[in-house]
Amino acid sequence: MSRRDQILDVALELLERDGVESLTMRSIAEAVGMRAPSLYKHVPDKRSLEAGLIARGLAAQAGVFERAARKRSPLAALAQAYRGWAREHPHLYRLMTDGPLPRDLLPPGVEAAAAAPLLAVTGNVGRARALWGLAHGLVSLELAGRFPPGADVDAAWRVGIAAFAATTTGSRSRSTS
Amino acid sequence: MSRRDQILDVALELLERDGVESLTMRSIAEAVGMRAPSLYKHVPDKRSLEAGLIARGLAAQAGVFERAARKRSPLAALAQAYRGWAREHPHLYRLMTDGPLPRDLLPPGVEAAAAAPLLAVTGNVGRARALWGLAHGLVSLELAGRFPPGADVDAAWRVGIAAFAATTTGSRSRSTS
DNA sequence: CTTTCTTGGCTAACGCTGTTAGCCTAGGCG
DNA sequence: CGCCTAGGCTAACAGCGTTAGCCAAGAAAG
Repeated sequence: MSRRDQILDVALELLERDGVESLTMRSIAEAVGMRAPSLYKHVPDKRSLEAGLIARGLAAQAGVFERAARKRSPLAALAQAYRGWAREHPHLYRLMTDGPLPRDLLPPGVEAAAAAPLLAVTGNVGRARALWGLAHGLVSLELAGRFPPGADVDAAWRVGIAAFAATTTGSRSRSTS
Repeated sequence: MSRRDQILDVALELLERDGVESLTMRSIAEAVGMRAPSLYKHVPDKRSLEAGLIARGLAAQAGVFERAARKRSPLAALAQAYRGWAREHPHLYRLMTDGPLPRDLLPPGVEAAAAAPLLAVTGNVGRARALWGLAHGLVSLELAGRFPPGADVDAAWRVGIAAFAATTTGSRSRSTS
C-alpha cells in the first residue's frame, strides 16, 4: 500500500469521525505520524487529497447502488440505499456534494459508475436526474438539519418515491432524451 | 439606517458579486470603509453577520414564493420561482443552504414565512417536504455544477413537477400528517 | 462651561489555515 | 566508495476570524 493510500485511509477515518472542518493538513499529518509539510511529498495539495476521498465515496456508492438496483422494487430500494449510505457517511457525503466535483482529479468512470444504477432503474435521463434531485435534496436537507426536530422525514421520502413510482407505470418511456 | 444594516448591505453586495469565500471580515470592512476589528463594534461575530444575510434571503424568498403561489398552476409556478430565485442569487442561496440554519440568530417567523407558500400549495407536510427536497436537490446540483455541461435541467424539472402534479389529483389529501 | 463617560474607530497580536522554501539524512545504486 | 533521490524536518508567509487595549469625538451631567 502506497504512502498516499495510507494518508487517504487516515484522512477518511478522520473525516468520518470529526467532520469536514476538522480535516486539516496538520491533523491528518499528526494522525499519520508526520508534520504537515511532509504530506506534500505524497499529495500535491489538499484539493487533490479531498478528491481522493470523493473518489472512494463514489466507488462505494456505486457498489451499494448496484446491489440495490437488483432488488424487487428497484426504485424504492435505490432510494433507500441512497439515503442509507448518506446517513452512514454524512461527512463524506457533504464533502462529495458541497461544491463542484473535482472532475479533473477523479479517476475516469467513477462518477458514471455511481450514477449508472440510477439511470438503469429510471430508464431515461430526465427521470434519473429528477429522482437524483429528490434524493439528494431530501438527504441534504436532512443532514443539514433543515427539517424541524421530530419531522417525519420517512413520510416525505414515501411521498416522493410514490410520486415517481406512479409516473413510472403511468407514462413509461414517454420521453427518451 | 443603522450601521449594522449598512454593513449587511455591503456584505450582501460583496457576497452576491464575489461568492462566499470572498466574504471575509476584512473585505467587508474595507468595503464599508473601516478595519476588520471595528466591525465587532456592530456585529458580535461573523456567524451572526451571515445570519443577517440569511434572514434577508428568507424574507425575499417568502415574498417571491407568495406571489408565485397565487398564480394559475401554483405548483409549477412555485417550482419555477424557487429555481429562478436560486439562480438569481446563487451565492446567497448556497450560504442559506450549506450548513444548518442558524435558527438561534434568525428573527422568529422568517423561516416559516418562506416555507408557508409551499405548504399552502401542496396541502400537507409530507408532500411539501418532498417537493422541497426535489426543488432544493435540483437547484443544489445545478448550482454545484454536478450535471454534465449541456444537461437538460429543464427536462428534469418538468419530469419532477409532473410526477408531483400527478399525485396531486390522483391521491389528494390522502395523508394529513 | 467643564468634566465625565460612552461610542466607535484604530493598531498589534494570537492561533489557526493551506502552502512554500530550504535543509538534512538514510538508503539504493552505479 | 560516491552520488543521488525519497522523504522527512523547521521556519516562514499570507490570509482567516477574533481579542486586547488604546484613543478621540461627542453627548450628558453637574
